[in-house]
Amino acid sequence: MTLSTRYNPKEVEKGKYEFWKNKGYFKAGENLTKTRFSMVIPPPNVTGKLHLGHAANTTIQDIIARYKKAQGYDVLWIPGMDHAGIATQAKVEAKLREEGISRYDLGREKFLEKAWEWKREYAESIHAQWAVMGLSLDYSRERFTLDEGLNKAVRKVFVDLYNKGLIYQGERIINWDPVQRTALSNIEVIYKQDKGEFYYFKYHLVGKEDFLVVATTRPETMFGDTCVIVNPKDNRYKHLIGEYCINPANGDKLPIIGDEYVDIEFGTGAMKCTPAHDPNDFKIGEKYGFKPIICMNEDATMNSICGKYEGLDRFECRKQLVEQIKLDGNLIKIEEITHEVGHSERSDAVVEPYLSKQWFVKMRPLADQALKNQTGNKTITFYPERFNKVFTSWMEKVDDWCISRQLWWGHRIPAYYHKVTNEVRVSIEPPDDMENWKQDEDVLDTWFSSALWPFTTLGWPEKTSDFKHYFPLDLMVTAYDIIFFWVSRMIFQSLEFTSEPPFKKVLIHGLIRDSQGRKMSKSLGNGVDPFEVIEKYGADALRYFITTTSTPGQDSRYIEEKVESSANYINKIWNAARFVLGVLPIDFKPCAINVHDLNPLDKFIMAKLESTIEAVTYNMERYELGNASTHLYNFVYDDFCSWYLEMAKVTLNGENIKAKENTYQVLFRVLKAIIMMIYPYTPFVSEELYQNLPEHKESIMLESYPTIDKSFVDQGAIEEVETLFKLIKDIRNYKVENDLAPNAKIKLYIFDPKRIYQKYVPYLERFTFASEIIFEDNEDNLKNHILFIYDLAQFALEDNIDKEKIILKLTSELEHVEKEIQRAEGMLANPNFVTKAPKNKVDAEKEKLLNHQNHRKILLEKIAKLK
RNA sequence: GGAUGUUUAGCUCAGCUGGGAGAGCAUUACCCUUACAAGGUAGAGGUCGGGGGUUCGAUCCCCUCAACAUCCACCA
Repeated sequence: MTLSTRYNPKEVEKGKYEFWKNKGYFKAGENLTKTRFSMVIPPPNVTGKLHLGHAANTTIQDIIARYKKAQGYDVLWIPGMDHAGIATQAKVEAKLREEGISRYDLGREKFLEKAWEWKREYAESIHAQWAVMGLSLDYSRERFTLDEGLNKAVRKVFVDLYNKGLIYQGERIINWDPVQRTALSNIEVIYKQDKGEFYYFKYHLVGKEDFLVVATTRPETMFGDTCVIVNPKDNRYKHLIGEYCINPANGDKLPIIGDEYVDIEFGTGAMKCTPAHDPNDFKIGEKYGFKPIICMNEDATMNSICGKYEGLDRFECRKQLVEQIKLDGNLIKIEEITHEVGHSERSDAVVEPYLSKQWFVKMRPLADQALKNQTGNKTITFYPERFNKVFTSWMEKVDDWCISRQLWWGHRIPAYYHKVTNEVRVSIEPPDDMENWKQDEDVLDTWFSSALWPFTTLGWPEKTSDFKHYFPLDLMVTAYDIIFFWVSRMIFQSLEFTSEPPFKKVLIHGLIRDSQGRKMSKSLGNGVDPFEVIEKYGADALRYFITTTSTPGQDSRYIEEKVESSANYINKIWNAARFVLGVLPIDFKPCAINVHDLNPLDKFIMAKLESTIEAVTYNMERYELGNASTHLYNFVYDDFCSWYLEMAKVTLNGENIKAKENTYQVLFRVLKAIIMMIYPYTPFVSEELYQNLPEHKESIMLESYPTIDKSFVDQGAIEEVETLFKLIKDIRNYKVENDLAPNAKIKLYIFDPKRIYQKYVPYLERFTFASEIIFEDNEDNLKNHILFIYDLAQFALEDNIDKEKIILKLTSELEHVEKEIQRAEGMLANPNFVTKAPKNKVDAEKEKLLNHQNHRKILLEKIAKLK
């Protein structure tokens, strides 16, 4: 197989995924003696196409999975999807609406059939998308949040919590979504700044000629008013406590109550109380024994108590009612205000606080358990750490969780009501005499089943070998926006039901925004389809881009140029590989390298490789994917491509057979290590290159990650080579500064009594275009030349430039050196530094000082000679 | 009102426990040098948001101010 001159992602990516999958490489548990590493995918909703956020989230996991596998772990990564109750039901309903039918026309059974059809269709599409991205998921263990096993687990959890008193049914003010016609939990409500009106109405006092003014933003709820409240300390109103006033909406007589809850400063200081439509009012209503009056239907139209407004939408009612009150002469004024209005996360409908009978999870005991866990020895480690605080502070003040939803698509609540006695029975299986019972119509919040994901995917509540072997999970990777929805709930449910945290570590990543930093959304139309990007640049480039351009926990922007530059980087590696594979002899056999046989250039690149492996591994272990990639990137571009490969060309053109053989070994070894380190990020192209290596295994997925071998580090060789590189750069620079062509011929003198640089003559010829290289043993003979002075040797070019210019250049260099000497001396003279700083820092500083002093001496001598 | 994050080159962002400021894109000059022009070589471009403090030394630690962003809680 020969490689094309350009990296072509389409060709490279073709067929690879099927190959891996069919070979069974994604399957865990093939060798249980290996240390395990387990993860589950955050299940995407079966509502549509995957977006960039999914791509980022899953790529991070895939990188870690592939890295761990290459390191010899038994990696389990379980795929799955979420039924996404409200979201999916909304989509299915929308689709039905296009056909002109509603879910009520179909009925529950038929509707669920449609929903399952939808699920199958989208599951297939999601599978295809995972494949395009190259995710190494173990499909033999795939789960769905609404599958049978999950359903059994959900029922068990519900019943157990109920029996422990941690689930209860209650009549409470909940957030009602009138479009979806379901209750929501508090965190499914999004508060947005909305413009509204503050209406000031006259409430006439009963039996008096006077009135008081009550202000409200929600006149339509006045039909549910039970009283008017004032602060007993408020001198304006305290004499009215115990009196009655008239509700201007319906003429009802309302008692005037005194309660300190009312803020004297706010509004008019007199507040209407609507227990059935406001959580605070509900508490007050309870306190004073007022029966809540519901004035709306489930779709937020006004109900029968509202007289002529019955059947009107709440906002239309508001309009007409205000008009009526105005006609009655009871409107004082309308004030424009901006206030926070709750919207449904899914439908965006304005949420109606609504008194309703729902099921709740009693959170306090569960939250406390979770908080306690974070102080014990099974603490879940958050990456980055600060998200632990986000988690704990939410847990500290969490409200009870409303878990019932008036939907059809979801886990049906295992509660049964006796048709005659109204007895409530909560049980995993329906009562034997089911004909006498009626099951609760509602389903559970999607997140109720998602919360069980880390252990139900492993077969819980059955005592499966997977559960025993892979639980708790080693890592969970998810974005910060679902810490409350998901992470925290997994934690408390797991602690409650398995007595273990669900995972040991949780890696929190940010969101991907558009190039202007805005959140991607349908309404803005600024979403980026990852599969269009892949079409253009390849999955590897997208994977590299999304996982390397940001820092953990931080949002990042989608910048197309960066995807392009990722593809360019891949192309760079591609071509470096092409070169190496092109020069290796046909009969090349990788073999062990003896470090003593290597030339300094080989030693240099091997040492650099070792430190790169070390840095990459260090950062991979901490999930710093960006840092790890930067280290590799620098190594690939600078050390390997710019220097070593170019130098190797000279070696390979030479006559020294042994040196060539060593270089082949080194080239191969470095290339392979590069491929292995980039592999988790860019598996497709890495596999392609790997398959072209001599003596490769069946797949890169069976290959091991490079390990650190310090034996190659030879400080002397590195110094020698770095001086060589510095000279080459200085000469290139000199040519530019003096308007010489890069390939201008030069005559190079070397003052190097030890003849260290003798062996580099062919390299210097190629890199500096030296036509002649002369070893000069009399330093004085160089005094009229342009000098390059290093610690190991001096180099000189013949030049006609005047002495003044040379002196000027040397003097400025001297100044620089003087400064450095001052700095180093200052540091070393400081007892605090010498005694407190780490020894290696002190030693490094001492060495720097010596070098600088030496350098200064040379410069001074040179200047003296020129004068 | 609480909390968190951000502020570094023209743009987008890195910068690991304080020890000489980096990348990509854009930009300038010169190179089609036999792996790569989706490239190479050499540059230019930063009082590291402002002000204090700790330290021999601060982009990094502490205090403070400002701007922006996000989350949480919210008075009808």
